[in-house]
Amino acid sequence: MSDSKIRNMDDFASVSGISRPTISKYFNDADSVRKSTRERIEKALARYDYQPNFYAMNQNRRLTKNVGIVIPYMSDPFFAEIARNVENHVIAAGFRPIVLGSQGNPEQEIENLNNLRLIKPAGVLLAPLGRMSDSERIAAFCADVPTVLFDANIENVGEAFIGSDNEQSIGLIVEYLCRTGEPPAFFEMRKPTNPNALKRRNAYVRSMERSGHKPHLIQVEGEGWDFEEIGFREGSRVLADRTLPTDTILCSNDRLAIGLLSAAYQLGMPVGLGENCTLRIAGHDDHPFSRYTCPTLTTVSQDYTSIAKKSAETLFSLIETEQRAQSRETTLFDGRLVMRGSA
Amino acid sequence: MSDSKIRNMDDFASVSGISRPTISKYFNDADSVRKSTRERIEKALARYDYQPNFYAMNQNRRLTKNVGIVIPYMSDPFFAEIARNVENHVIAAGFRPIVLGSQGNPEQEIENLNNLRLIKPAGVLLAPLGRMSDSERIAAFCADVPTVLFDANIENVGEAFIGSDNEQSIGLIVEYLCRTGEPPAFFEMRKPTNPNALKRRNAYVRSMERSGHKPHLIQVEGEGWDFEEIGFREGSRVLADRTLPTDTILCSNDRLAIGLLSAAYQLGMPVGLGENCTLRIAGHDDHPFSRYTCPTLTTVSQDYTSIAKKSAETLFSLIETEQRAQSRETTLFDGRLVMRGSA
DNA sequence: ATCATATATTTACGCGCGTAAATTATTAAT
DNA sequence: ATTAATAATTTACGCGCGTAAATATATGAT
Repeated sequence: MSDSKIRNMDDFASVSGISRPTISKYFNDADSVRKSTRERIEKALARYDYQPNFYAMNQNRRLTKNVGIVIPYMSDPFFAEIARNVENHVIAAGFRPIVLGSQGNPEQEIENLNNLRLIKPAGVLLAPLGRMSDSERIAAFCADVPTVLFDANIENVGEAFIGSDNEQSIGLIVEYLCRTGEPPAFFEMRKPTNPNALKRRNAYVRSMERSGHKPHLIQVEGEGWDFEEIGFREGSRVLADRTLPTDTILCSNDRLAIGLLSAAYQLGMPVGLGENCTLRIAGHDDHPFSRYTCPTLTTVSQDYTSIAKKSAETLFSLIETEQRAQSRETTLFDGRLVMRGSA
Repeated sequence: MSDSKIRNMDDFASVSGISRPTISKYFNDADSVRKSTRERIEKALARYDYQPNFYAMNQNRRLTKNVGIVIPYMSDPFFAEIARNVENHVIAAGFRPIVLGSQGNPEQEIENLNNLRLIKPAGVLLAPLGRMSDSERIAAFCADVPTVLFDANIENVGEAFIGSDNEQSIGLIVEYLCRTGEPPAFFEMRKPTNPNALKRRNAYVRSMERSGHKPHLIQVEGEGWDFEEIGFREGSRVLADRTLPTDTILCSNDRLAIGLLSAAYQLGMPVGLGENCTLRIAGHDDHPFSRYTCPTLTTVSQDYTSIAKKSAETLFSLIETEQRAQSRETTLFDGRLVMRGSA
């Protein structure tokens, strides 16, 4: 076990007795070298745990196996979950995923794309910040790198968009709420920071009108990504006012709902379907946490799995055909009602 | 505005009329060039938005301004928060932070360190997975790169350790609980995955014995990082059994407590300090979410700020002196009791 | 054994940048 | 104006790897 430090591919070529270009070829595609050669390389690999320098690799390469995945917020469990899903597809297809979070910051989002450029990705899966995004620079990026948008759309940017059908999913829960009790008011931020908020607002309004009810928007103040805090603070105020025309509140997303549930609890307003309950609260997204709220949160889950799968597959076919999409396709998946305790 | 694409430093040197080595020097330290030169460069920079290739930069460099930050789990809000704190200090000191999460996976943790190696970091701030960590390979890394451990200790690895005094913080809350009601049982995973769990268990036992009470450990099954789910599932079982010798439960961390609170709620067992409450539940860490549980979670907060600051400063002084620490220092900060509604 | 074919090696250059040494230009002080 | 100090430029090489072309070797079929 002569473990003299292997510092680069040249060193490894020496100890394995094979030329560097062949080693390079092996790492690019293990099956592109003769079987006997491959075995010799792998035997050497087992003794000296050499690994090519990832960044040097990408420096002078035509095609790479790198796929960038960019999400709006790393520590939001909703995005973390969908990113994990996408990542698995990318790995399964033999690509190397690089996941980056934009921390709610449009500049960070552009910086992420610029950083991805440096490793010459074969393609990128981008869940943009949405309205806040610097769509011009994102479009410029998409012109150079095959990019598929998911979760949030930016019109005419990227080769395709895959997301949820907010019209359907909001319609679903509005219909459910109307059918089982009073029609819901819609709780949201006046100037929402998260991507699909405006779509959901409009979907709510239309859905209410369709079933002959008057929409009621509760638009609260607040900025940034601390949605629970906003839901709690503004929710406390709204609930304490007791000026709501309904006992049912549909929140634009689960994180607002979580804050609102906490507010209701502290005001001693029992939430749920029980006899003594004075309030029903519903959310949207099936946030990982919504299983543990008190009461558990009735919500509508996005079809993570399908969105992740379709996004990845769309990108792969773009990469394989090595050409841009003729037309920009939009795919929307249906949400699924998740009935729990809160409504 | 002749925006012919600037592809590299050579191109930028041409359009700015300054030699490439000088440009390189400028990017390395803007004050190292003459003021008039600097202004010419910055004028050109404003017109052509060139930015040096980060990875090529680090390829043949002696010293870099990169500082790696590695945390056990990216999407755990607790770690996300402390990482954000550390990151700010790193930026303020003029370094460039690179944050990586190990996703609870020891191999990923090693891979993160290996990836950091490639960008030749000036130093690394590492919050290790703890017991699960491949401490041998981490030690090997620390031998090459100045590394400061925080949050979780690995004996004799790294130049220093900065964390919380679990003995103190657990003692604090045990004392509080004992003083204000029945002495607590300790709710934890039999084989804990998170770093400080064993320290906390021992601290609990000692603290109970010190105040003359018999410790009672509730050690539940479960693996992985889905603590809320474990807290809920096992908590439901434990609470339904009604075999607890006490009405007070101290959880090893807030995430377990969140699951347990949910279990109690669903079993109709009111938690808190009210007359009709049959249970008190407390946690540890002051998880960002513990403000929104029902009832809000009484816990003990770690001194994020101080830990982040001291960790960063320790690393900076190591980097500046360009030498290893004579002795491995350990700094522990006190926790602070956060009294809320649950206990 | 002979030959065509597949595979490996050699050689040489490129990626985008850091860095060192020698040279030249600029600045500030005399 | 002269000089010494400072800063910029030129030149040249290196980092760790990809890649292409020419050459050499191994393989398998005849």
